[in-house]
Amino acid sequence: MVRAGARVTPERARSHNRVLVLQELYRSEGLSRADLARAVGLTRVTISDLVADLIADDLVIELGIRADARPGKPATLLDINRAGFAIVALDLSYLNLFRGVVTDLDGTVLHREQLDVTGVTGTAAVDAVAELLARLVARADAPILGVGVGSPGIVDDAGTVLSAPNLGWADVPLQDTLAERTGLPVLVANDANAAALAERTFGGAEDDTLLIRIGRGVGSGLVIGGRLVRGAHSAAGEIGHVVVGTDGGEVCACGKTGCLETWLAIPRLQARAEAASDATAREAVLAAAGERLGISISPVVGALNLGEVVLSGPLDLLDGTLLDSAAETIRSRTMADSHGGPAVRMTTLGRDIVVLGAAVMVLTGQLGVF
Amino acid sequence: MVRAGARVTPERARSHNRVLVLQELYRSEGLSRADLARAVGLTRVTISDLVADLIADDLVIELGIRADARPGKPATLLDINRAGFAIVALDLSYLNLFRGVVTDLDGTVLHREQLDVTGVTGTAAVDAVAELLARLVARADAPILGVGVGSPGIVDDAGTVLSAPNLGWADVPLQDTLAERTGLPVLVANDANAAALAERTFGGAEDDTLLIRIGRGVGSGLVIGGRLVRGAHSAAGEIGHVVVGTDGGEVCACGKTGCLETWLAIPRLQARAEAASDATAREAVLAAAGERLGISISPVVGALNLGEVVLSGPLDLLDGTLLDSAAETIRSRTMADSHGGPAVRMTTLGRDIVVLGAAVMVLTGQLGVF
DNA sequence: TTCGTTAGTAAAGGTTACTAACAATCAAAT
DNA sequence: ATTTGATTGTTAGTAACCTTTACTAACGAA
Repeated sequence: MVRAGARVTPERARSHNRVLVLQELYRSEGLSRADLARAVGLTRVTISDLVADLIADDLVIELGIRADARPGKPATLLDINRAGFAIVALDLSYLNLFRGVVTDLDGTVLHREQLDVTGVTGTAAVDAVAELLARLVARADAPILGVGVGSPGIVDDAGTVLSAPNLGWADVPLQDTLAERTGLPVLVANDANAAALAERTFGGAEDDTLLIRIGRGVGSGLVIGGRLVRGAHSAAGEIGHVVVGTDGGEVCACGKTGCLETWLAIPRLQARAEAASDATAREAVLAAAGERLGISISPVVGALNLGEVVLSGPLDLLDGTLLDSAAETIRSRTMADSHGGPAVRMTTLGRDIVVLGAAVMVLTGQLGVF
Repeated sequence: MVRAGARVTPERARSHNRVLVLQELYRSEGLSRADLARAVGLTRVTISDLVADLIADDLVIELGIRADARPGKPATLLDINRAGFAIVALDLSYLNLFRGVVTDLDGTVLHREQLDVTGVTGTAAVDAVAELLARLVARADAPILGVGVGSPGIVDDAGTVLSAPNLGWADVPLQDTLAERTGLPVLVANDANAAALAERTFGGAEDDTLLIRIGRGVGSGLVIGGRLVRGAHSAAGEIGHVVVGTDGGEVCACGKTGCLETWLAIPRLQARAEAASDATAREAVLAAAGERLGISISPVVGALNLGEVVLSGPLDLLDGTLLDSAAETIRSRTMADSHGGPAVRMTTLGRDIVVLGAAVMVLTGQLGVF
């Protein structure tokens, strides 16, 4: 009920305007001070002053004189110092594997590292994260802006993993631990939530988007009005154990019957697909899974009037029949309004979606960009 | 994709801080300037200055000297001038009836008016709204802060009713029309969305709440992180025509089979309840309806990790069996996590919920309060 | 009475963004 | 070739805002 109503001191106003300048520079490269003034709405004088600050902080660089022939004094083009800082991003959601990357400010992957963590859980798993992180930090060849981590399980605002059964974690203050060990700013969030951020930022998703991650389990991340939804108890997106339909289904590990995971989790889905006698039967398996997904998602699409639903997971199983079936099911079960329902598609970001999302978390948290 | 990144000029900073002061005063009556300084985080000097402005605008009044015996100079208590302004709020969602009220800034209803609109549609219905509004304006005995309207149908950000079949409206710019005719600030939103705002503000709802309105149709309003969700096409909350379950159901006016409305809309529900042979059969009807509601809502509860689900509609049908059945269904179909799922309850605001929500819209839009 | 505390105000100072004015630079018209 | 007009970026001065510092008023407690 308490609203974060922060007072605005002149200093805060300044930093807010600084962020606006960074925002503009981030998304459209090659702007002059005058361009920024027009885009942001501040005067050229003020923009010059802000840009001087940003250049002093090495966050912005001058690219040189604009080439095109226009009347008037030629503009000095600016850009964010995209190569001047590095971001370290980790993805802890793989089976028996931690993956991590170093990116520049554009999310371009510069280095990759991974660490086998078969059988590693609890504090040993935390140590493994720290080790992978240390390796990546060592490989970064620019000052590190921050560290982003996409973790399975339920993660609260403070980056504490409240629950991640596969890693044997409960109330693990991962963000604080890593920040303390590295001395760097660290941000930890749920992997599917991070993926949703990546899709919005790098995948061209709309401002009201649901991203569904299908792997060992089924999770999702939700961006509403351009902002990530965290939920009343930090558990937004946990749709894997919502029961689908009214006609039974398989028994789930959680004890219920007909959970979304029993229909869609990759191990089960793969097993059913492989058990199919022929191609037609295989298609039927996938279509049924897509239909279940559509049934489960339809109320969410309706209630939130989502513009886009994006799937992330193995293409060989998800793309095609399953995706089409899900899209068709959503269309047929929600208001087929003038817009023809939400776009339903696969992510274009592939396996890097979580690390990219973790990078976005750093960009947002440290620079205010996006 | 475009973020509303408004630059912060000193003037804007000032008005933001003004709003913070109003916020504090609004929710905890009987604060001194020094109290405000502590609460808001600005210095006593600045607060005094802001308060002087607000007093000059007649928005804040001095109540007198604080009574309690403490060392030091006694405090001068302040309050929002709650009786100094009136809000006019309309509810267009009744069958054949427009209702409206005049409230003070606390949402206390001072006057009521209503207008029979049986058979009135299209521009005549707009005229009827204007007439009801004029009557209420005439009865207000304080300057009118603004006008809020809760309308059925799909309403966009600009207060244009994109579609309201029962009133024969399509693309009706109700907000602009009323603003032009009255010269007052007018805000129009969907009735269920307004109701959700009322529940959050006056009903003590959490920051992640779903409000479901069951009447002629079924609609909902969604508050996420304390903010109303509008949706990609302004149609958030339209859950009435989402198909429930996988086992058929009645045919709906929309052409689909098994829509939530076919299970829950009051006319149908009442008919089924009255057709019940005895009390047990009646209970079964209500329990089945509640179960359908729960089935439909469960994915939304899971995806958003909602803290609270609130029902608004006729108590005789909804409260009791139906409500309990819905709550139990949600519990059994979602992650029964440590929190035991969301609270499921009836609204405490009764029939005024929509007008109160419309009043909240004015408070928010004009004063920035809430 | 004296001391310490709290509320509110006054004056001065620093930060911020704005307006006005100007130099630099170039295209296009004359 | 020169003038005109447009555009960029900077300098100088101003207004608005919040803060720090210092003050008075008012009160309880020792």
